[in-house]
Amino acid sequence: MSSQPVLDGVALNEIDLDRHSRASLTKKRTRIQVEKERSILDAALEEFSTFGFRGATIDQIASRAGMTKPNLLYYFRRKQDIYLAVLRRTLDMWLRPLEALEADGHPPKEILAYINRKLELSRDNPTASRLFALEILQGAPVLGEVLGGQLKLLVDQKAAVIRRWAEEGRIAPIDPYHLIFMIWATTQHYADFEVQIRALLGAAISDSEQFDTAKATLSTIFMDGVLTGNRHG
Amino acid sequence: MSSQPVLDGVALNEIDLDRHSRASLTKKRTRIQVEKERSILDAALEEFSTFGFRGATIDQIASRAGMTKPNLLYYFRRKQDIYLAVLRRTLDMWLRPLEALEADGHPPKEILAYINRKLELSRDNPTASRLFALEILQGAPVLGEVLGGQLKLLVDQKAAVIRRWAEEGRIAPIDPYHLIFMIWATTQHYADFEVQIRALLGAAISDSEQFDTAKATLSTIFMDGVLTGNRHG
DNA sequence: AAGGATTCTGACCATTTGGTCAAAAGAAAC
DNA sequence: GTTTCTTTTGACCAAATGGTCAGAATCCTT
Repeated sequence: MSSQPVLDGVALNEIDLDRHSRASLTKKRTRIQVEKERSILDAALEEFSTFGFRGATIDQIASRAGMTKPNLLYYFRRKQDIYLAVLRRTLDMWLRPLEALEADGHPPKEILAYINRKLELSRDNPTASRLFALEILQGAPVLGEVLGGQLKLLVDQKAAVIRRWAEEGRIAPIDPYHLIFMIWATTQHYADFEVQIRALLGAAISDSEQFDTAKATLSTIFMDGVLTGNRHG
Repeated sequence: MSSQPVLDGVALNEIDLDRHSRASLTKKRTRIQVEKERSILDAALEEFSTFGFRGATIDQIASRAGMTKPNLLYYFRRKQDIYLAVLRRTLDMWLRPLEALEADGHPPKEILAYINRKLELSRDNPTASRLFALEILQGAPVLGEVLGGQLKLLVDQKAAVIRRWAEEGRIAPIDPYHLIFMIWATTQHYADFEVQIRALLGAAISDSEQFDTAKATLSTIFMDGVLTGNRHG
């Protein structure tokens, strides 16, 4: 495999400590600072999610945010800082659906609800999904520590819940981790491979008709599979 | 969305016509040409699948292939040419599993066999999977025409087969396109998000134990879903 | 062994890109 | 309105990168 890192492995928590901008930090953030940082991060999300860390350029991000490169670099000293800030801003949103999986709910309903939350996220924030996809695809140079830390903790916990459901016979006896992978894969696919889906379907997941069909298909397969039979009726 | 193309939209078929190398083309290809081109494309697959088109550098590809940059450029004049050649070399392999789906087979068995072929491909050629994933994620600047052409033809045809199965009641009544998407998503996930899977599982899909568990989970879900019940037994 | 074709290389060039800086322009406080 | 702090900009730099080229080295045929 490749050894050359795209970006030095910097933990997400380190950002706060680092003074990553030239804008004053001692006092409270200015109105202008808040506005500009937001529009920079919006622009950066678009660029990074399309071209990846290396492929995106500061010039393009600045241009998309309607400012000049040195002006942007007044708010974020280095390209890495922008990338880290974007990832950080998006991470919580990304983990929330799994966090909401309730151990004491009705197992099939909980799983279905989780699938739907993820599918909605793919529809409403496809760029965020692509940002993470690109980061992971390229070996997670930045998120690497998060994967083995924060994410693993959460997934281990929820996998234990699902495993118990299976042991109690409330769902089929399947591996909880691979079930979670399947849910991630199928839902995020609609965001990450949007171009392909649009080419084959003539419409993306943002189209409400396609969204409904996707939702129905996922429900059927995850609940009943493709086999015919009258299990419940 | 973004308008800036990573690479000019060049159809895959155009490559053959273009003289894309300085090496002689009039006569038959030399032993050295065959060998070097192969090792260049091997190296290029690694680099492109890790860093994407923009992120990969000719220097790195050359270095990985054990030659100097000008030497590499003797075989492929431009970076694009290498990228196109790699995509082309990998495309057929990628489409074959779906092509092998037989209309007159036993529907559930055909679907299962297709899933297994795709899963094996993810295990045996993860870099190829990542190459396509990166290309699609970035808007398919090169494969764009293939998606709406060759791939769409194939998928439309196989979707029709699956639709008939559903209409005849031989599988559950589900949308064939979304079923195909689910199969792509779940199987390719193991290649594309290998880093994440390794972080959470401590092992990749190349690990035979994980492969078996993945295969079993996919089989169960795609056939029966998560609901418990004694449909066939 | 000779000679022509093929392959390989170092030196080089132009462009892109991340990043700096001094100073101008603009807000905000008084 | 003046002063002080914040924001913006053009000019600039160094490194990385795609690509060229003339000539040297190597291979292959006879």
